[in-house]
Amino acid sequence: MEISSKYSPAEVEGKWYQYWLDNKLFSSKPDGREPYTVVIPPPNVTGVLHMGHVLNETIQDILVRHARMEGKNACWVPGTDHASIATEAKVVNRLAEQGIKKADLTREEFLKHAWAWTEEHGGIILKQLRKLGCSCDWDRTAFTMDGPRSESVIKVFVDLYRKGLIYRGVRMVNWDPKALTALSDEEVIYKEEHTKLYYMKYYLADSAPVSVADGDGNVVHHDARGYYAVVATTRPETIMGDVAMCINPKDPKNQWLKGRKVIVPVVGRVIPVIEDEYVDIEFGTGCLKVTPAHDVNDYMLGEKYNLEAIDIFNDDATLSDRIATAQQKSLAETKVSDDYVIGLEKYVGMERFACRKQIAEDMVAAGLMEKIEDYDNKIGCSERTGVPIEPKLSMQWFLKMQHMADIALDPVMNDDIQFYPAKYKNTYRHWLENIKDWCISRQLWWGHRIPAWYLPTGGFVVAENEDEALTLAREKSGNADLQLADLRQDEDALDTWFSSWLWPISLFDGIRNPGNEEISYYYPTADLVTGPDIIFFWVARMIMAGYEYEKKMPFRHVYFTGIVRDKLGRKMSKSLGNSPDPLDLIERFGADGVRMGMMLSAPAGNDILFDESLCEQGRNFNNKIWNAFRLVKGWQVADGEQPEAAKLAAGWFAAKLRLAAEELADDFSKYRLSEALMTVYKLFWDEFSSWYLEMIKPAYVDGKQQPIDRATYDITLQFFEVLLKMMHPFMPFITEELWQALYERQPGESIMRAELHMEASTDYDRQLCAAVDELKEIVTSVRAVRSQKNIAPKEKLTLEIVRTDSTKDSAPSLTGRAGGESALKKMANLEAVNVVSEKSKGSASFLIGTAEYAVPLGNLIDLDAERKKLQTELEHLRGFLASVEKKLQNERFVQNAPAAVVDMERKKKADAEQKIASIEETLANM
RNA sequence: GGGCGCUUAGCUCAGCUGGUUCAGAGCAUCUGCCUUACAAGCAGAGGGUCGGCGGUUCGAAUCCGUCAGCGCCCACCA
Repeated sequence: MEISSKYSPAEVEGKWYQYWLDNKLFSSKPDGREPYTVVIPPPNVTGVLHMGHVLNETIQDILVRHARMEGKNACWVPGTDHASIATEAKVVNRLAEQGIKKADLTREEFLKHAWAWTEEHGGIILKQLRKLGCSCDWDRTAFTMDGPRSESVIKVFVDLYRKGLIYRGVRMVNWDPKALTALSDEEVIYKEEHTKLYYMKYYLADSAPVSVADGDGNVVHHDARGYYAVVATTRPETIMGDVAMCINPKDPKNQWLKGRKVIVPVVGRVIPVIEDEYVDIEFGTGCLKVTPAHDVNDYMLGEKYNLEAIDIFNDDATLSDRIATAQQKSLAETKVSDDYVIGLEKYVGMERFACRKQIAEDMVAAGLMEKIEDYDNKIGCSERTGVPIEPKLSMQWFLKMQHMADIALDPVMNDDIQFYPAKYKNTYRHWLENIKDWCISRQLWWGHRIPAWYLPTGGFVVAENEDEALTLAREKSGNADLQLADLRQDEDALDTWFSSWLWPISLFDGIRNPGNEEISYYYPTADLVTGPDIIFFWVARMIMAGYEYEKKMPFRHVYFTGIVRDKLGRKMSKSLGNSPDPLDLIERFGADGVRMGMMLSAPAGNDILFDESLCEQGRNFNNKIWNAFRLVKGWQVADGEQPEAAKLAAGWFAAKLRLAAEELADDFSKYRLSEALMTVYKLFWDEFSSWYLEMIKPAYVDGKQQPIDRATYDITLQFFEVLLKMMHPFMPFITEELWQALYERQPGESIMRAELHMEASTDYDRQLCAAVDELKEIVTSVRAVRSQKNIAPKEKLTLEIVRTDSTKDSAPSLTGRAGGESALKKMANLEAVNVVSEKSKGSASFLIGTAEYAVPLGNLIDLDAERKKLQTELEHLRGFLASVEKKLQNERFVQNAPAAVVDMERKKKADAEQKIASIEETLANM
């Protein structure tokens, strides 16, 4: 049989993925088995696969395949997210390239374009997941804006509205001036920026005298134009919306301002000085300008003191002409010297940052600016468009969150839902305990349209559809003649997350069709795999929806992945160009290699520093498996006795497998997948390939490889099959390829559905493994002797097991076992193993435990070097013995430490003494 | 400004409730090998006073305090 010595994933992967699809091996239907459900975190419908997805989806696939092989009914539901704001932005951009403005289109026309775009680009990412080997039940593929999901969203909106949990109102919201929509608090990210702090002069408007006494703490500013207060701000342009100045009543610096009125520079508006303890005395000068329309805190002050809110911006954050009319109005009311005033007309239509620059310059020129300092500030920016958000008063829809937080907190805190790593419980709790209402309306078209209809006479109704809306509207208005055309549906769409929070329920139609067979069977899902960055956006809200609508957790475990970074620790990004294309990696290393590369360093919660060399390691492992397979399947089989060494090896490896299976199960139960992978990696490479296969490998006689005996061959194939099953969740393709080639298989059979049942390990297994470990140590030591003395591996050596009076009781467990000696001979290439009472002159000796071994070397031995080596070891042992003795002489140790620990120390002492004696004896006889 | 986490071999990380010669793994490095499964390999080897200081204890990588460095999350100081 001619097989290449290199494994070629490309030839294998496509073939088996198609086979899995053809045989419906991913599909799941409710049955009597235990369900194991995973819902995919839906990627953006127009997205393409990046390394973060590779990490996330690989983990899910490992968990799903593992559960499937445990005999569970595994169901992994794929789908995509309509990603309202991101997708709409992409569509707007594309239209712009074609010279089409969104504003020139009707909603219907725009949506047509959006759907066209979605169909064109949608689902690419799902195709890419197949390359990775993801075992999703593709027949279940869903979209957050498909029929069933949309209906579910609307139904939930109506339900929550009727429960009084959804309300509509004017609030200060985060406004994205580029996307032209409101955002939720979670969609705002704060960025550190170097800005300026502007100190502006607010002159007293009245001419009443300023009386301050020396030492009373007042800080008064005065120049040729008169007395003034200084206000520090990062946003001088917002003075156009100033309606008050606020000081802390306890601020000694500003007592003189109490009850006075000041003039807003440039604008010329006369505003009152109000007092509130909110103001930080330490910041700036302790004087705060109050602009209720453009700052959340100012808005609160405005509410409290009943101040007017002057909105100075248009929706795109250019300056509104309202600033000019407001100025004219205030100047008409109060005559203010032209000294302080600049006509605001010149700023109308300016972009906000251009305006800031301009107005600062103008104020400096007009002597209205005290000073300008550098300042580091945190600026809230839109998560999507990146532009600084503008706090803006507007009419929006909100979901009350207190009730939701109440039902979602406990299940996580008491571990009904378990987080891996658990540290995110704190984050979760903190968010829920400080939760604010969720702004769910977006001024977008791409999304679920808010099911509210406005009546011509004012007011609105919320309904699941137009018919219901009309009925309700007629009732509400008392006008039975009202027609649908008289109603106007709300223009806004819902936040994307208002649909994805239903995902684990809506995928099984649990909203529209409560208690149906699927939702009853598959819900709650088992594991959720996602990034901690969406813990609030998605995870927390799914928990809320889960308890609200199913009265149960949506998932039992949440596995938080880290962020994939490059090997320098930088986040992968398009602009840095440090993000490899996953498909390219798959082409070069195979999907199995890439999956392995990803998992080799991906403990839950830790960021992973991705390096291509990890994929290389994965590919090398695949190659190792491939070659082990070539070896085994290349053997001729003959009837005959099983050699003793092979019998020992087989017994040992069977024990090893049982122990490894338990270790694996433990790793999986703790979601320590990279450790599980390392367990099978070492099991296959070290134990199976380097030790087991070498122990059973038939010898060469006269240049011809001898056949292997039937018994060893059969058991080896069985071992191989077990190993393939253990590795399958991590490396689905190569394991399928080899599993199929290992034995005759029936059409449609697959390793995917091959269950792995292992017997429990026994104490005997552990003893056997310990014995073989000792054998391995002897072999390694002999090889080390070869290496040090430059003796070729082919040259046969003799091993002496030294049994002096002092060591005769510590017989190595190995020699008592059948096959031990022949295995030893084979692995270390020995011609004889002799038990001697005194080792040969001129031999290299070593200790394993307290047993002494020697390899006679005749004149090859360098006695000086040997003596030196032993001397060093002796010194080390004496030092060790001294420390143990010191410990044992410490009465407090002997009294306080547990007996087992003290006994252990005594054994250490005895062993050390014996070793020392043995080395001293060797040295004496040299 | 709060809260959380991290610091162990050149790199990435394990080390659970303090005590098995506990200082580990993988990769990388070094040495020798193209030994008929595999040079994408085989065999062997070296490498860390567990971030600093102090404390608790018979005993500390592990517990406590503190300092330094790094990272993340939250927050209405303009």
